Amino acid sequence: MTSLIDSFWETIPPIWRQTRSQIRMIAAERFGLTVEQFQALRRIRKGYDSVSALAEEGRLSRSQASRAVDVLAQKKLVTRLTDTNDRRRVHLSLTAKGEQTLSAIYAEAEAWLDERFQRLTPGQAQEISQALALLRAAFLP
Amino acid sequence: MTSLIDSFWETIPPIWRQTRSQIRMIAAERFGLTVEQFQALRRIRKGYDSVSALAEEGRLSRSQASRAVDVLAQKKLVTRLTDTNDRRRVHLSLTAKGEQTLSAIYAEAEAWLDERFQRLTPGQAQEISQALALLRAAFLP
DNA sequence: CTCAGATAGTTATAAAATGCAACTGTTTCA
DNA sequence: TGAAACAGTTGCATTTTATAACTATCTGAG
Repeated sequence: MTSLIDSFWETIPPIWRQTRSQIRMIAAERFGLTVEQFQALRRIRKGYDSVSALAEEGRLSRSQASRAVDVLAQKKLVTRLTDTNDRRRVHLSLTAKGEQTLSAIYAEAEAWLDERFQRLTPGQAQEISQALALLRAAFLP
Repeated sequence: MTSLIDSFWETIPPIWRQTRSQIRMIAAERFGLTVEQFQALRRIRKGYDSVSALAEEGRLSRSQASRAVDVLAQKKLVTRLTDTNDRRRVHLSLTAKGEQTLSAIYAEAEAWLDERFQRLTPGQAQEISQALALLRAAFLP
């Protein structure tokens, strides 16, 4: 009998690696972004709207985050807006182009995922979906 | 109704990130290895026994792989053995210390995983295990 | 008030990692 | 034979990264 731990090791790392590599390809080849830039966009959309928040969430130094935002701003994907109440703070947000780019990358990644999931019956998809909910409960307390 | 794709996005990246970060902590703080070195050890044990094989599998340049092996050899975790038939080739293998280190890291990582899985009933664990098998089938054809 | 200390973000610079190309030693095969 | 191919290593220029200093701003105890 295979333990859950073994299943976990055999499954999660390889499928995530495959997915991540796919995202990397899409982001790089079709949109000219590194994965790091893609991650930064994701996080900004998710609500991490300052350089510090970005740094902390992404486990990078503030100087690194500052420069990353710089590149994204140059690419017109992100805007910096100084807070009027606390003029030290800079609020980050996606431009329309940033939103579009992020959505397009997600759409392509999801099309790729969908291809894989086509191989499953609806019942199997349902089973997996439920199992993933259990997994989340175990990991994200 | 939540689609499988949504479940996937909500589950796989965060739990893998958490797990990976845990491995990073264990490898770094308790064994003085970077994740990259840990990955290299894993791959060598898995059978990628030359610098080129290591480079290709790990998606790094050969010079990078060569230098990584150098560090591992200095740490006495890996041995290089020149092939007697083709003296260009260098066969890589783990030393006893390398095996022990790798096993110890795995053991700690699995203890950590086990803690998370304690939150599940045996039935739930079984369900997840089956669902992961389906997922593998969809991704790794 | 006010000024010492804290905070957000940026920039300078020194150290480390990376990729490319050159190089060594070895094998292959025309 | 010897030219080309190959495995691996090393040198070097470029890029990335981390640390710390720096600017600008805010806060709050006295």
